[in-house]
Amino acid sequence: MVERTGTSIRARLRAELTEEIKSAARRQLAAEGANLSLRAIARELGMASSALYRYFANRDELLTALIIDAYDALGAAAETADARHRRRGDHVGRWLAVTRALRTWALAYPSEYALILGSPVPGYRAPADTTGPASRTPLVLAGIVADAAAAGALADVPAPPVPAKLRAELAATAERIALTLPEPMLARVILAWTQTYGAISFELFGQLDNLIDRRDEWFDYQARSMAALIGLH
Amino acid sequence: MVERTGTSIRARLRAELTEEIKSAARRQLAAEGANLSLRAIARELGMASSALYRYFANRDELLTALIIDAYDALGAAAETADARHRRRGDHVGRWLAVTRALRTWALAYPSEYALILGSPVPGYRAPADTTGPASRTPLVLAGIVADAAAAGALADVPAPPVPAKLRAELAATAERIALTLPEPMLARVILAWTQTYGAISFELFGQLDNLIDRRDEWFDYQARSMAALIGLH
DNA sequence: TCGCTGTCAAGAGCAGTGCTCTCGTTTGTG
DNA sequence: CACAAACGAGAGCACTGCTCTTGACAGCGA
Repeated sequence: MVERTGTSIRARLRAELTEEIKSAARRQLAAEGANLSLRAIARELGMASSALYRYFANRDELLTALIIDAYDALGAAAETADARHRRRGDHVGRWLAVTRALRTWALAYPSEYALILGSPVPGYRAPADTTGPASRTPLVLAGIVADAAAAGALADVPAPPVPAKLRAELAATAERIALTLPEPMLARVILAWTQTYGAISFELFGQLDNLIDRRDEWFDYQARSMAALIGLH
Repeated sequence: MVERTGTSIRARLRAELTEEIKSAARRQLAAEGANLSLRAIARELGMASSALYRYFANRDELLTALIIDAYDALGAAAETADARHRRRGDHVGRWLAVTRALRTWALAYPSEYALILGSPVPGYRAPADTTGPASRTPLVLAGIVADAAAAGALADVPAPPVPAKLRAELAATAERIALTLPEPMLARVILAWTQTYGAISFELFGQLDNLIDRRDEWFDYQARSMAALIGLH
């Protein structure tokens, strides 16, 4: 399926229709849940269901496209939230701004969040294309901590030791993504990102119902706790 | 649908067949993913698909039964892991034992874990019956911390302040479940449980692929970090 | 300008799904 | 023993993803 990106009329129409299909799919995803129906999408666009297969080989391929888009959107939300924060030395503020933006995005697009960070869609295996966009969000968080480390603005928080071999693995990962961050720091960032993900998922998937109503304050409390655990101040 | 639990032959056969249907459903869930097919279950049991509806009114009802069972199994795993730990005063050890047991259960029954703690199944709304079994697991964790607090074995860890109104809400929750734990402590337990959930989900849903291979050590590091954050020592 | 080629939408059709209704049969009980 | 409740099987409806075939159209070289 070699896609000639010529500016021919045909290519442009094709790109536009592809985009329309995806947005119809997103709409249906939000309305009906994760098992989207190709026939319903086709119906909404006023075309035959078989015509859809000219644009996406099967349902999985459509899902993959949506997943990649969602990862990119989430990553973009994180990046702009960080970039918009003026006082670059206020690392806690940046951490709060980014994690809040992640939560806001998730609450605005719950079905797409569930698509990328919920349980895998039945019978669907994620292709390798998704690993790139997926790392965008944690990279923003790691970047904030790297900035703080470079500025010598990380408090010395006591933490459990990181086993040597795990440490080596983390070092290799840091090098692979060109991140200058001591391994114990990287470990804490991943841990904090894991907690943030858990907090958003808990809220989104209803685990907080009948437990905590003041969601905004609760999220902020957690984000501040994680910032403190990392050593931001 | 009043269920007379008489010990008649019919009632016993009904209970047995109900159990067989559930275990067939579990098997299919593990093999095929979350969208289980009633017809396939019926085929496996050698009965007509319509006969299944004598036992479960619809697919959702079967799913609900599986979800309740899974919550109970996860809660039981947590409780036995805690009960088996001899040195009751070793609160860190108990915390580690319980969280490890949760992870082990999740790795052993990934599809059932996804059922209860992953993204909600499309078009399925959780009935109220699930809230009881769902709270079993976090209650075990809270119990450990309550024991530590009662024994005066909680270190004074600096933590962000909990806003007054949120604090009141937490106090109400603690009272409702008859838990004697100061609100800041309860907040940290929920936060740690959230992190644990995130850690297990990350590993299970493939977010750790190409990032961390030494899964056991990584999980232990996180569990110890959360124990330290709570103040267990 | 003509004709060829690749692209496209549409329709029919296959195998599968959840679910309902009906029809005999079996079973427990008054 | 008789009757009502419970039960299994089958047909059928509306729906799904997906494939194959058919006919129409656009863009290009000769």
